[in-house]
Amino acid sequence: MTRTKIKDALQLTPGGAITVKGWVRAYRSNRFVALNDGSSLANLQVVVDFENFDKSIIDQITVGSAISVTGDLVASQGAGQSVEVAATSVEILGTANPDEVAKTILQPKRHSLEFLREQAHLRFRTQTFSAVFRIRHAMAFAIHKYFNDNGFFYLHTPIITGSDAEGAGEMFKVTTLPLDNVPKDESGNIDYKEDFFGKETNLTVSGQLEAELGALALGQVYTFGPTFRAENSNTSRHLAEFWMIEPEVAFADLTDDMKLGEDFMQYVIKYALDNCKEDLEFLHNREVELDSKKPTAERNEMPLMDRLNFVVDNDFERITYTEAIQVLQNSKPFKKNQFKFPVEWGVDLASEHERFLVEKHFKKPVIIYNYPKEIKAFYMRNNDDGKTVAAMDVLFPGIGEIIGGSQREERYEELLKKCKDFDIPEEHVWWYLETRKFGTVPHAGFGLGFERLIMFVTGMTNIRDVIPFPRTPKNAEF
RNA sequence: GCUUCUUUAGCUCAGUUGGUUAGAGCAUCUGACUGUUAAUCAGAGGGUCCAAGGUUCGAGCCCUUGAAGAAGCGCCA
Repeated sequence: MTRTKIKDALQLTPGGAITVKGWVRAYRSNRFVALNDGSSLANLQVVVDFENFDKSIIDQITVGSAISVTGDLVASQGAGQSVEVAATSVEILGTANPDEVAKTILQPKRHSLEFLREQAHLRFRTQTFSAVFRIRHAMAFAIHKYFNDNGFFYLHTPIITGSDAEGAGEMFKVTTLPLDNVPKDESGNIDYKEDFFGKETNLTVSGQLEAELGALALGQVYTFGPTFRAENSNTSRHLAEFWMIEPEVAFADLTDDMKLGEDFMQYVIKYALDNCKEDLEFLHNREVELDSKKPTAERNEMPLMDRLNFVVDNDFERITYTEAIQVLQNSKPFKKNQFKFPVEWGVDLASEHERFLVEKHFKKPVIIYNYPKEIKAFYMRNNDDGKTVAAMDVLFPGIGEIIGGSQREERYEELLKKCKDFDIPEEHVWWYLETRKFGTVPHAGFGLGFERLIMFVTGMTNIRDVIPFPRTPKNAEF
């Protein structure tokens, strides 16, 4: 008999025989098996009339084992489910030794997220992580759907890159040179001519520069791929390997860019609300339960689903960097000297300032734009005031910066000057500069941290819990 | 990288002023149980107290160094 997925079996009306396969989550009262196959959060209850089965089979139905069950789908007598399977035959597909299971996260009890992280190969089998990764899939799909429906082309930018001008942080070297005997040139420097690509190469920190090249021909493109940063960042919001979405749009200015960012975010979050109801409700309830054990000050002001609905239903606040500084300078924490970092025009905003603006002052997503040119990247377009660039950051409550974007400097002479100001050798970005010589047009784009988006949608508070196998300093297990 | 905290049973933790044989709940095992929902009840087993060094008659507890994890900060998405 063909296998019925548990998600579908739970929707069927009682009557008729089905075969289901899955992993045993719990075996209660010598009679009830909670079976899960990953297709949904909910388990299917299998009722085993144990007197009619070999003891050898019954004994192998243990937590963590995989079984195939054929039986009649019947209305449940119990309160926790509407239908269940009355087993007529049970086949053990894969056993699980209870003594060994007891040392893993499969044991039927609550576990800390840290312990689950140490067993990332098994944590998919928990309710929380199966929910998170089903949602992660739905979000990835929603992103492609949004861009496809809006006429964007998915562009695959290189993962190995020879450009070292992106200025987005420390990079991972890519080399085939023998590390114990590196070839040197006449001046004693590493001779990259001997290396695989004949030049120094790294893993990409951003696909943006290449995406711009695509946008300046295809009109609208986006990238969605892995990104690597070798920063020694030890926070709950940073990974050494993460996934980034980078749309790039020709004939667009900063206002268009902000509009795109807001519309895009609202669309994908709405998609999750419409398509991941069961998983979101589980995570919502999980958060409410955890919050009830915390002191009031540490609780979420709004529970998960309300936060998501709020972001979908309300416009993002938009203020200039200059206005943000004014708001901060008029704030209570500033007047009471509670900020650790200075607040004055020209300095980069610290986390404490962003958190105040987003979580205390506006209490909604905030887009800050037109930053001082000194604190932003070389490719951002100079504004007419001579002091700021057309940059924007989208800040989310609890997450911080989720989008960083800008209108790009499309004027050849200006860009050349900025390269000099930022010490970027022309010969490294000759191809980037050349697009400004042949039919240059205003264009803009942004980078969205995929995992930060998943954090917001799932309510998970550590980025390591929204990617299957996190890569962080001192950790590349699995 | 910086600051703070944590590290004791498979897990989550308690462990008093430095003092006999290191405890609890859950999980596991054994037994009971034909309507359970984190099943329940009875019993049992289970310890390199993160590592190395030091102080002391005596260290889970004090000191030094290191490692790992977490929270916050910086960098950013």
